[in-house]
Amino acid sequence: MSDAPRLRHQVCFALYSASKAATAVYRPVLEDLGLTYPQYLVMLVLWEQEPRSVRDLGAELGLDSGTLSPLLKRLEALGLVERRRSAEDERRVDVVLTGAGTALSDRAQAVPQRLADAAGLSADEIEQLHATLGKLTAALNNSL
Amino acid sequence: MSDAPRLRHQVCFALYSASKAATAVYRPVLEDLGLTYPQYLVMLVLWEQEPRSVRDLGAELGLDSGTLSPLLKRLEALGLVERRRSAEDERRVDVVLTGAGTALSDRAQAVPQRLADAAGLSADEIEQLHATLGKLTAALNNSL
DNA sequence: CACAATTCAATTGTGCACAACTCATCTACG
DNA sequence: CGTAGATGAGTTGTGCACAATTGAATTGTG
Repeated sequence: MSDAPRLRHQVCFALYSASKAATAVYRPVLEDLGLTYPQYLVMLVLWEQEPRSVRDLGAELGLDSGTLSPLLKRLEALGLVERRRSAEDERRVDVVLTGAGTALSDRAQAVPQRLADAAGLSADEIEQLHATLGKLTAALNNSL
Repeated sequence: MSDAPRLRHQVCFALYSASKAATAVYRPVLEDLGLTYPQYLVMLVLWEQEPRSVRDLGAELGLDSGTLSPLLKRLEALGLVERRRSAEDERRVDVVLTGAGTALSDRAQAVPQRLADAAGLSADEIEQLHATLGKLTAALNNSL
């Protein structure tokens, strides 16, 4: 008779716990900016390049319109972004930063360092972890 | 002038993506059992030892009663667990497995292997990842 | 050109996740 | 003993996350 799988031996649970712990550390840091973690991710993408369609944002972040539509509506209510129908393809909605949205980038500069401080891993470990997670995510997504 | 942090360089985003990818692989596998991933985690804990109070389950999984109460209600509706007020401390609710809940363990045996197949990492990489995630989670939770 | 198939965003419904709160029970201290 | 503080579970409200569906716009094909 085989034993039931043990929770503490499961890498997936370690992944789930680590991800929750990370967003828990982000929470108070991002609260200063008035953002949640997924909202911060969307802003990161827009700070890199805008405008971006809802579809582009979804492809970048792995989120669908069911998640992004209400999230973007909240960012718009915060005055950080605007949404407008694309001229050349009326199916698309382009998301652009407002002045306040662009300006928020400055105050967000310190966020990654705050997280790095809390992580307690060496640069080597971080790099190794990043690489392994990348391989893992690719393999998992590939198996669907 | 410094650049905005890049999404693809952030370990936290890699963590977030990997965790979502893992639950996405779990989803169809667990659907055969009629469970979601968090429900599966609760069942794993109960298969190890029961009864467990709501508080114990929360401590084990890092979840609070706001998450567990409705989740346990759904497991009860599925006929997998029962909840009863503890005799020695009437504040507590003990969660116990039903016959069906215990029996489900057999059908769940294959789940971890299904995930391991999809992960595409060597045993060494898995072990390394598990260790690093453990360190990371501890450090993150410690910083709160 | 016509129209079938596809694409895109939004909506609906379900289920986590967590903060803030309520209420009952228990513990400890004066 | 009696009550102040604590603990445990549940509820409410907000915000993801995703499946399934809708409806509008575009593309591909005959």
